[in-house]
Amino acid sequence: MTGRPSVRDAQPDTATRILDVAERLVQTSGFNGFSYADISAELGITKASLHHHFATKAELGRALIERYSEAFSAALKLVDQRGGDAAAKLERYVKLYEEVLREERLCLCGMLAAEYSTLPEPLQKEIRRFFDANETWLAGVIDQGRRARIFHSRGSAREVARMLLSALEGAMLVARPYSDVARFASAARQVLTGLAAK
Amino acid sequence: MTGRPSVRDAQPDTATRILDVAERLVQTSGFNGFSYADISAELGITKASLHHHFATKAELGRALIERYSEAFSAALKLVDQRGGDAAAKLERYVKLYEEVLREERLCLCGMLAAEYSTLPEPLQKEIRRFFDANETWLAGVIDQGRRARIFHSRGSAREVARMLLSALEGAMLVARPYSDVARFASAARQVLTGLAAK
DNA sequence: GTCTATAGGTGGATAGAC
DNA sequence: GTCTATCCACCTATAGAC
Repeated sequence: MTGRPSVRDAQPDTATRILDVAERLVQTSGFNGFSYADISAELGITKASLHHHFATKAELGRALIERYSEAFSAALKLVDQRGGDAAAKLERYVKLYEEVLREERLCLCGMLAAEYSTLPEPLQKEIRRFFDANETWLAGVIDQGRRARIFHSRGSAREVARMLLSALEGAMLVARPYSDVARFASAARQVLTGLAAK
Repeated sequence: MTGRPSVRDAQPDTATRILDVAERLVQTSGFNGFSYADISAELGITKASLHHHFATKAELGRALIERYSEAFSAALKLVDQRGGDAAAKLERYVKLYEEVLREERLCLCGMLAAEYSTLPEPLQKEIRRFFDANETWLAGVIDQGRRARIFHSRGSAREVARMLLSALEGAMLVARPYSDVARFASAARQVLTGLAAK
């Protein structure tokens, strides 16, 4: 876990490469849909070595959510820093999801939410934290948009935020079987347009 | 597969009881999250007997989607027959989802959509058919609402229908980790209200 | 940090008696 | 239609050498 080596062109360290492969596998096949053997085959290191880095599958899952949540928070900070009005921020937020779907993946936590009841309790807690963080950020943007009079939605900003999160997670879920990013983009646009309507 | 016996208080036949248990297990834990052993333990019949009724797990899955789709179509027919305007129909449509979530289940096909890439191709096709049927019904209701001037949404009726389906599937997905049906109901109301806005 | 080897369990599925 | 018994592949995880 020493992070990326400082020399140019160097590969990420082993733990990072494991997380990269595991993350893609969870996002495409689910936590119950992949095994250490899958990672082993792809990286060319034995299952025993994987256990050296992540002792149990639950611990691997916990590390995955942690990293994903941190990356998402960082992405939201970037969205904020690029400025623009609330509508522009929401469009960039939607783009984050769209890029995931383009690789035929689901949101990591959206996938894990489907498998929620089969997951260890610590993972369940982290999944809710991810959704909570997204709702909080979205609610802030909704507030910003209302103060600027560009959003005219009903209900609390928090409620609108939850609706947005739900709609985007669902749009990914439904679009993927059709391998159709446009399906997602269309649904997202519908929802965003609705926010501006009186 | 002889259907419900005609005598009063008689139990459903074995195939039906297997489907009932398997359906709940898929909706709560996913297709990759349950096993024949789980059904066996709950019904008190051996795994070998289960294989007599459904030779493979894929065949069991196919039967589950088929039955679920038929039940859903029947429910939509009832929604239509009870009449009312398009808004009333959509509210009853939302209630169908809400009843599923109340039992801490996801939509069967929503759950399977998450696991999509791990499923046999015949199941994948049936999942898309389920979504297609829902979109078609919803597009019809959207059209009805527009002709009656109670919906003022943008985009084609089909696009609005896809957005609705996505939002509802996603609202179930996100609400379940919180065991909070109100979260779903709130998101659903947000979306429906948006349809009426100009 | 990676390996070989293996434990101990569970997965879906089958054969054949009753 | 249900059972016992069994197969074999795969699962997560560990022990211990290098």
